[in-house]
Amino acid sequence: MSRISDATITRLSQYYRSLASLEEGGQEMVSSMALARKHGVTPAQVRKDLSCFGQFGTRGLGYSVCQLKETIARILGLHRIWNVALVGAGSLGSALISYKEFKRQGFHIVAVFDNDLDKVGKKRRGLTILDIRRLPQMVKKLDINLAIIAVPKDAAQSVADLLIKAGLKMILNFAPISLKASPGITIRNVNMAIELEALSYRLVADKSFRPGNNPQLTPV
Amino acid sequence: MSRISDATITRLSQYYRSLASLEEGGQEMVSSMALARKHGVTPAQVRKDLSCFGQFGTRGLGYSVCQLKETIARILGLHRIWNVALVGAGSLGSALISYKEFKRQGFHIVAVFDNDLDKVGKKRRGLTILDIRRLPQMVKKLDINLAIIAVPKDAAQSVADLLIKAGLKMILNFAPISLKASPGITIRNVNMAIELEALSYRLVADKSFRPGNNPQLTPV
DNA sequence: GTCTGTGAAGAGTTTCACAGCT
DNA sequence: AGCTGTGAAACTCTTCACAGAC
Repeated sequence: MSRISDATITRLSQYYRSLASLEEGGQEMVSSMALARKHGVTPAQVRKDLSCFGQFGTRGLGYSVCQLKETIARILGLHRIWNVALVGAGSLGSALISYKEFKRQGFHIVAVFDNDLDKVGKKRRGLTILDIRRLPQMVKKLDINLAIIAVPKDAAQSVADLLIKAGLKMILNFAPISLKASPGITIRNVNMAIELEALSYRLVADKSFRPGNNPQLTPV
Repeated sequence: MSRISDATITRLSQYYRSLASLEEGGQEMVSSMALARKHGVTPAQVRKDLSCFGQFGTRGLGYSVCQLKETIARILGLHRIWNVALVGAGSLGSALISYKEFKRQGFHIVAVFDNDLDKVGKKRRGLTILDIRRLPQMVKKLDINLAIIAVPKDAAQSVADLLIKAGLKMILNFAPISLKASPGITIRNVNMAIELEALSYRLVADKSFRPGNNPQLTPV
């Protein structure tokens, strides 16, 4: 029972977006070649990714845009609405509430929590900020499936513990600290600073040292 | 000349954060084992990652916390200030301006651009929003090294083209569309919706089909 | 004894190349 | 002919295991 790689899932999400726009454009069939070119991957990669889940194409013709789109939606769980809890009503949290792409894919932020009692009771883009202590109760009441953490670094771990205690198993963490997942819990860390650091690494590397064409870096 | 993997660079960024907190705690030496445990990787992985850049440890003792931290800072380019341009003064853009972790690592957002003339001239957390048409001029004037895209999906590609035309080579894209990089240009795509989709995939997969313990998914 | 640095082995992912269907 | 589906090959990344330094 080979587990499917994260890379494959990420690519399926991307194919899905292309298929949606092809469908809008009225195209009926698409080949692995055409799809691959849009995403800078090989056609074989597209076919392998899809073949993890079944056989969806027709030899000689390609894939039905509409059918393939619906199939990927079912694989990724985009055919339904997910209720999402957001913890952290700061500026990043507020931005996430109004982030269109979440809603478009069926992720509805149905509750916002914060531990700052000055914020509790106030509104953020139509949602009333709730006391974090009401989390367990609201997870049940609103049938929440997923959680997003958008709090400062130092609060992130304790928020994650609270979410897990409230029964949530899937967490998307935007705090700049890597939270480790215990068994049965999935945490995805999005660290925006680390993304920038990968770019600045290249900026430095392009100019000066780069393994192979430079002497080894010496300790400071 | 083996290129260093993105995974290695990401881990270095993470080690760096641990080292900073160890240094604050006054610890002088750290072993690959201790560092590894904090990040859920193997000690061999830590040593391999570091060995890409040189030999920084002492056998029998481990690594000097302070020296290793400084060395990683130099590798990643965190020993200096980078000037960053932000395009898109919406709610995500505004959140990024006040994102502490950027400043902490030396990424200073020095200019914000938008194409909405209603916004141009207004302020966002101390920065005056500039007309996107002034981008080329400001890139030179402010010595901008990196750019962040935080505009709606449909505008992202044309913004990227503008940035590249203005001479920028490193772009962090938050718009929910994967921008492809031409040669010499590096674009990192952070798609927050795709991160959630990876979680919802697992939520679906855990319950129902999962390759191996279920019949193959049939086309819709 | 402790712990690093690294070649070799192992695991995982991507690409190749071709059989087989339309 | 055109294109998928898939074993096998190639490649990449991770882990093992041990020589060598302290």
